[in-house]
Amino acid sequence: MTNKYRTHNCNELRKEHIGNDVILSGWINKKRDHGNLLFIDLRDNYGVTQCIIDKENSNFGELEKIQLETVIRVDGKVVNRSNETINKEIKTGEIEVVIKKFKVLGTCKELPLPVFSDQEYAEEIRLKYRFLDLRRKKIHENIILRSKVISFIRNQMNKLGFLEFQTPILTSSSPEGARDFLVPSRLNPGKFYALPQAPQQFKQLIMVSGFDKYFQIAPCFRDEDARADRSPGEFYQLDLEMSFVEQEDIFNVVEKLLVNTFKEFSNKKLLFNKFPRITYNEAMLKYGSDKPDLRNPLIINDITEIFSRDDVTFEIFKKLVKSGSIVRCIVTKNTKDKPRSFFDNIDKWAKEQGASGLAYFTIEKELSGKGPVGKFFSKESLKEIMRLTGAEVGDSIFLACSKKKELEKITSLARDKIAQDLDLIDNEIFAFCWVVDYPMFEKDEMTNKIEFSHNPFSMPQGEINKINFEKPLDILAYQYDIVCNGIELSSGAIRNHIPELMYKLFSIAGYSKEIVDKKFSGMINALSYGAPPHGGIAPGIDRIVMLLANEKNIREVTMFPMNQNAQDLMMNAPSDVNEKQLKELNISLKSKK
RNA sequence: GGGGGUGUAGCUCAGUUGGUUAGAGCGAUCGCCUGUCACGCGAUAGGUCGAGGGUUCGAGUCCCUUCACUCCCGCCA
Repeated sequence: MTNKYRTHNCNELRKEHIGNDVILSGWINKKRDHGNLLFIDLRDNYGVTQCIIDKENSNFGELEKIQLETVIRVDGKVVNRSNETINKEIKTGEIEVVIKKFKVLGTCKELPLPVFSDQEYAEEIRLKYRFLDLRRKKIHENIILRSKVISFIRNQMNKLGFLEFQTPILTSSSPEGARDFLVPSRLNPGKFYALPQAPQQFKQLIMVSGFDKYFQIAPCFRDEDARADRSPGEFYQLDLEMSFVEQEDIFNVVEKLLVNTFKEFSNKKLLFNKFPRITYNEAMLKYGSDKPDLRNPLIINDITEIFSRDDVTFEIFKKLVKSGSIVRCIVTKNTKDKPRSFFDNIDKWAKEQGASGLAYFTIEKELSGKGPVGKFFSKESLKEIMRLTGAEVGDSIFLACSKKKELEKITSLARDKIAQDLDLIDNEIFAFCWVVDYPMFEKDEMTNKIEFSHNPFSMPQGEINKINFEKPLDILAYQYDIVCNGIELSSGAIRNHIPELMYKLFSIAGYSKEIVDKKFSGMINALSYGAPPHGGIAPGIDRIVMLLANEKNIREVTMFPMNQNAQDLMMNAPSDVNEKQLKELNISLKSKK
């Protein structure tokens, strides 16, 4: 493409263009002023070209004074660079452009943050001047990567026969799940739309409508507090749903899609090409979490039974076990020679996490326990611990004792912490897994109430007429997550498409038929008019790109993110609105600060 | 809502046990320099030390309150 702004982009010129007259446009990335000779690195989206001008040219003085990041057009001639001045760092490094004339296309004030720099800046200033921040190399490349990943995924989905549909952004609030973003309705005073937390019900309705395979790069909105891997406000999912499928069919599609995507966009190795499947219960026991980082080789073991032995004299734990606590441990291989400080630091760290600390001892030759609590264990009991955990002489054992939920939390954190301290995690791999067989219900520890543990629309496992509804906590669901390197990437399920069964499950969680009919009228109604068995999943796009870009923070792969308080510092959102707007919406504010 | 960290020049940071006029690099402005690619050299400007209060002869430094950003917990079917 040639127009009045450019004949080539800033990453295009090579040796074969030497002698050509060219026009380039871009930003002044860097100037090197030798007084009578000036180098200008001209940058655009594609790359950098060195341009040069000397005092002979009447434009020299003017160009010499121009600010960095000014946008200019350069007319010049491509010339050879002598061998010793070739720059191998840039693609255009064998040539340079001798400037004949130039024109300022966009002036630039003094910069609040430098563009040409690898320094890190406070997020506040980066977000306020996001348009400058986005010019910087690393994040510019992240955003381009994001575009390519999305386009690759879309392409794959099309090839697999999925149809892409849009679903409403203004929809209804749902009683389950996260807090909704609400939008007041002008035409229906006092009523509100909600932004969708996910197109969950719509994609099921698409299946009921007979479209068979659907996908969408779907914006999802949840009004929850931010984390490093969770933007406040909005995020994107590859939302997909298929009819006439079993869990296995979904697994096949998504596993292939993710393997292809990760192989296409990263050089890191995949630890498993076939994702291992871990049941929810197994994950909670062995990793203390339903999003285990499988790069970490440490495993948690339950050794509660040891503390009912007479030859174990660890009275504090024994007493707690008697009152219903359990004991779990983490074995570290061959750590007998680690300094005392290694162990004490972990204990100290655990106390900072709010636990009562982590007890530890090392198994010595002759089967004796060394360390603060080692003396409480007899030779026979150590043998039994070794049998239960696979520990060997020279290994150390970290123990914690508590109620189940609390224990899972601290052992999970300890597993990460100890692995980090021992440098056990290989950063150059992706370790995917499926977490399967989620329980349909769980008991709220505070209220003792039975609640849905995940998605109320999931299909319970087993023959429908054989499900024992008397023991709801034993009912498993066709509900599954994909986890990669300890990050939850996707959540999905085979859906319950049978209204009678849905009423039954909702009644267990304390919802009457009337409430279900009211809250989920669209869904329930649709399912009573010939619904196909169906299921789906929704991998998180932002997190996928975050992993591929090797970033720890989701804002590094989001073009215009909000800050932790859900404010857009560049656009000043959220903002006040005027009285007229409020009046139209039938809204009055309680108080104004 | 709770806990941790951070806050000093436009940007990134240093600032000792409380002690004279708060420093450096980058950037800006001015000057010198024809082969740099983080060009080099010299000079100048630029500060309510996040804000408020307190202790003290004296506070960037100690104490209290508060604000902002960030990380974590809660929350996230």
